[in-house]
Amino acid sequence: MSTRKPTHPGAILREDVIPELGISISAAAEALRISRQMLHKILNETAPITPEMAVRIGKFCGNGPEIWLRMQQARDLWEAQQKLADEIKKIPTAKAAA
Amino acid sequence: MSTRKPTHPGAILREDVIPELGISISAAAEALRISRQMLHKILNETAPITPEMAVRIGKFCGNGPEIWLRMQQARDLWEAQQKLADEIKKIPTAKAAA
DNA sequence: TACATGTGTCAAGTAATGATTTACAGATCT
DNA sequence: AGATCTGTAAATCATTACTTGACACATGTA
Repeated sequence: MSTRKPTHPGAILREDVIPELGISISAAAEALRISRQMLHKILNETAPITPEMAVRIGKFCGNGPEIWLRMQQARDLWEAQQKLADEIKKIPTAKAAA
Repeated sequence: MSTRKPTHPGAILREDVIPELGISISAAAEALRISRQMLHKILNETAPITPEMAVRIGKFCGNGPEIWLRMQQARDLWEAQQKLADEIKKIPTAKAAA
């Protein structure tokens, strides 16, 4: 849990997918049917992969949405755990009555 | 992909966890440190399990946040796929240049 | 040179979401 | 009667996920 922040899916797109395809950001955004600025933020790791984005990217990359969504979820969870680090101490663990 | 909508995590809480613990909704909400209404919506499947909620519930149930988040993610993905069913047809699958 | 294309970035606006508090009516238990 | 729990609804607030429009800068190319 105190490991480093999980990799942002945008990093994979930026470092692997886009270069491999030899495609411009503008063209990729057009293919994904999202705004160029939005894709830019994803590549920049300042926007998350929403379920809808995962569906788009999964189709475009041909490997399905799950992997993209899972990476994002790992991030979101990591961040939530950091944010709630204090709060969580106040939450008891329930015990079954019987 | 055309299976039925994945089970909402709230259903597990409503049908298994809470009954097993023999605890009131109000008491559970208090333990989770969220409003009674919010928990009600979760049990009612009208509110999603956010990453932060998953952390709370995971602590309370003692089994960690992942399972709760994964169930929610399956739902979100299913819904996204339904919503984008038409849109996705317009997105090409990229082919590597080399 | 001039023009097109791509990139980085910012700002404004929109729509939805996650959550809170307050409130009220009905059920049940003591 | 009083206390607690429950189901709902409304008002509010902050944040998020997008969009479009705009501007500056670079680079390639006719």
